[in-house]
Amino acid sequence: MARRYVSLKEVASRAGVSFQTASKVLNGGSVRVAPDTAARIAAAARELGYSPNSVARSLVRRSTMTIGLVAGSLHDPALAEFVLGAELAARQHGLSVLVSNLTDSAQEGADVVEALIERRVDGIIAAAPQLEEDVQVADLLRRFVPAVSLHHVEGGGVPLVGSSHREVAVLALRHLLELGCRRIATVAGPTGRRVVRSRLRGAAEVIATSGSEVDAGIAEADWTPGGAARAATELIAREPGIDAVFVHSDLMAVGVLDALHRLGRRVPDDVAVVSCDDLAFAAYLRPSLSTIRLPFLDTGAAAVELLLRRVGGEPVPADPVLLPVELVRRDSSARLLAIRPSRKECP
Amino acid sequence: MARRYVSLKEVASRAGVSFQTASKVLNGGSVRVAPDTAARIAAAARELGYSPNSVARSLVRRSTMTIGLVAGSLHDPALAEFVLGAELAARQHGLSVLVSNLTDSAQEGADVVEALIERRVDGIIAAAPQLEEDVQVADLLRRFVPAVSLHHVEGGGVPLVGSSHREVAVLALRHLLELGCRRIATVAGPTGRRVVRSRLRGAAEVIATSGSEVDAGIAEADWTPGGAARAATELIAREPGIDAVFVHSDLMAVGVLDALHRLGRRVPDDVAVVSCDDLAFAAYLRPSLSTIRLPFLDTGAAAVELLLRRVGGEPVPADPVLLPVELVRRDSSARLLAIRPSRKECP
DNA sequence: TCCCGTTGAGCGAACGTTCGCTCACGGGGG
DNA sequence: CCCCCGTGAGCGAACGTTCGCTCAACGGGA
Repeated sequence: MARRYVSLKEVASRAGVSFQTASKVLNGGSVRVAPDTAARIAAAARELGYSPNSVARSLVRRSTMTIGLVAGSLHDPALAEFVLGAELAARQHGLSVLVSNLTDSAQEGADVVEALIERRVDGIIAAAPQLEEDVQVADLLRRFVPAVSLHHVEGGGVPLVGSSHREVAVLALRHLLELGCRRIATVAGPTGRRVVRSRLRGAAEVIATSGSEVDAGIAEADWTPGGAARAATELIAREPGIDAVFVHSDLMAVGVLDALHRLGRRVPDDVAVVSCDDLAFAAYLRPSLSTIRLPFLDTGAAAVELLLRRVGGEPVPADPVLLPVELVRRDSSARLLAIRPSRKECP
Repeated sequence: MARRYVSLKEVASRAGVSFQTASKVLNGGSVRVAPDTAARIAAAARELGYSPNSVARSLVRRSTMTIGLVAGSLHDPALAEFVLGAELAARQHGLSVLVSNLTDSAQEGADVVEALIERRVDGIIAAAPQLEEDVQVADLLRRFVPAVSLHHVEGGGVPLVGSSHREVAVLALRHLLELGCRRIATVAGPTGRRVVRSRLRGAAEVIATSGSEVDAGIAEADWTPGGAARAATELIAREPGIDAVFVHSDLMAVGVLDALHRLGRRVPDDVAVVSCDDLAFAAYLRPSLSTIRLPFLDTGAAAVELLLRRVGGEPVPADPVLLPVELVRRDSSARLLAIRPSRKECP
């Protein structure tokens, strides 16, 4: 193993031609070369186990056919799905994907992006909310390499792709209001994030149409089930009359459902729950989870397409590319009566 | 944007030195160079926004400082976690990671691995069960590039890393037997996979010690909650007296819990459930899920360490590198009495 | 005064490609 | 019979580095 790679020169000398001629036939170009010469070269390549060196090719072509994907952590299933979508789409175009996960340290973002730039990726997809305010990263993305982003980029100049966070919240809140909910609380992601703030703003807009007493408070959590369970517990303690919870992710919703159960609240009879994402397990929770479906796979593919257009020199679209979201109604918000039934105890 | 990159030559000419001298100071080597010359070069580099071209460096150094990671789909949260662990560990060593997801088509595996080889990755980590029987891929991994694998590689020669599938099953089954379960069924992953077969074998061994009537059947599923729910339903139909289910993943367990509930079985009172993985949400399901914890993050890091040793020329260890697994007891297997209580109905 | 060692910097070659240009060789049309 | 053009293949340069060797200058010890 770790055998030396054979080069074009060696293939060529075995076939009795110059290495440039070998290059012509092996790179697949339909150039002028005699059929039998081509066959001889192909045979030599096969016999020697020739594998083209795309490092050398990248050097002269000034294109690595590689894109960089800097992601907030793959720990988040939604983001993992996005990465999957992007990678599959990239491969369709013959591109490889260099993936970097961000943890939390401040300098990390710029370091990671710089590493990608040194590797001369053809473009970068940023999918890491923690980079929202990073001016250093924003500057790198603007100056050195074509890029697209899932999140706000400080100072602009980088095309955005994704779904409308505001709309996600609007769909959820409207649904809860139509159900007759009148005390709606929110278990949000970290409120420092724009995604989260956009959702909160969207929700507030809808609530404003129904009177402010509908807002039963917001608790911040860290996208984990455990954090969300604590947040929900805190909300109920603050405001026992809550009749609905809007949760910012399916994973957190698992924790919320658990907390509500522990506190003796039945879902959906006492409290309706709607969350965001529509992960695979959402339909199989008990009760099955109403949620706003976000098209992560498609978003990944769309990011790649947009990036490719950007690489091709198209101008930055002024508006973000938005993909549709959709309410999926399930049992956690299946309120049969607008009037809340009396609570029944189950041993 | 898409501005031309500045080369060492340009930096050097601005600093009034040869480009090789500029190389010496910019690559960080502690070579003999006068302090003020070094400062001049560094200043020129900064002013021009020099970014070293690691493509050219890779060409001459014959090392890309990049590893390839071919993963079954990131759709699987466990695998995503593994990729995360591997990427973080790789970055610690200054390596970037090229990630490829496999879907299903037969030729894809070899194509993807060949693409990585053409990119001259320094090593490959294979984490895709669908590659288990792929002799073409096995051959590439043996012949061209240092590799480690999470799964069996046809013909050997590639070091393995992971946890003992057998032990996972043994821990789960022993636990269920100690609980007093006497009709134990299994919702397995695709039985074509060695992982799955090893688990089934481990389970069978344990069951064999307690009499064969303990085995209440196996149903195959596709790692999804939905598939698992169908499998569980089928198992109960075949064998209504089941008092325990061993599920091959947490995600599938969500589906199994749902199916059991629909069929009027209480967990754990009527049926105990133990699964595998210990994903973040397992502790927050209702009932909380007993599961065998697999150290995905650590496995990712271990794979990178092993690969690096392999790249460094160390011989293939004869035995797989095994990471410990652990039973996490939670409510889904919290049987209070060895004697099953009579079933109580809950409206 | 001579010689040698050290310090600082330049130089050439190599890494494995791609790409455009040149060139030799025939054959066919005027 | 000559010329021109098409075909097939070679050649040189370039991509941006790294690395080892050479070389000039200088200074100090014998």
